[in-house]
Amino acid sequence: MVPYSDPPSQYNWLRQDAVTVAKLLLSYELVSQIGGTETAGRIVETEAYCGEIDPASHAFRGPTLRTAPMFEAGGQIYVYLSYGIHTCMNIVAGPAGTAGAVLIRALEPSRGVNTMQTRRRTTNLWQLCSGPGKLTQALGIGLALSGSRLGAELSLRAITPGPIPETIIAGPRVGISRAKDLPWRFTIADNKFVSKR
DNA sequence: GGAATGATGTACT
DNA sequence: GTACATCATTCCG
Repeated sequence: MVPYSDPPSQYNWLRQDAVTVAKLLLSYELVSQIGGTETAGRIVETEAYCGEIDPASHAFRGPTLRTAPMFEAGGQIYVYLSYGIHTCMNIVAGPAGTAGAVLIRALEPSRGVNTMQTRRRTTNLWQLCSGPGKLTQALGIGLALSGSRLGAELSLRAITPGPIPETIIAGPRVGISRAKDLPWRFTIADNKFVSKR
């Protein structure tokens, strides 16, 4: 028998800090198998939330029932309800206990566009996944997925062998009231599918 | 037990 | 640009 170690995973790179992971995720496609049809989009906008040291993070005041998935090792999925209506999805980053997370804020639609259009009740490609609540609706992501891990219903696919050729822009995060000035929102320069302009 | 609060999206003026 | 829908979670008393 080999001594105990972490299970082999193609997702071990997610155990880096949330800011690093937020930038690396911009070279990946987020793929959903939910509902039996594959839907997917390239990640073009992310935000890093840095656990108990970040006043804007849901993990800032320590673990709760809701935020428990954030305290697992990188690769966990954390979904929460926003404004009573919208679900937003995070990929947990860092070693277990650090509670880093990356909010996925926008996708460039790539697969299952027809299904996404039906779920979103719009045919406008630019508006299918251009916001954290929009993309969860398009991919069929609900609260029940919180606490699951990447690799089953949701997975990541590399788009480029290495870093993306485009420039990554860093700026302040959207819609928060604390730690407004930290430049932890990352977008692909000039991409037309991000949530703002 | 009760009230305040959002990591938002859409519709309307 | 402003209004508001809508509810799980959190915090306070």
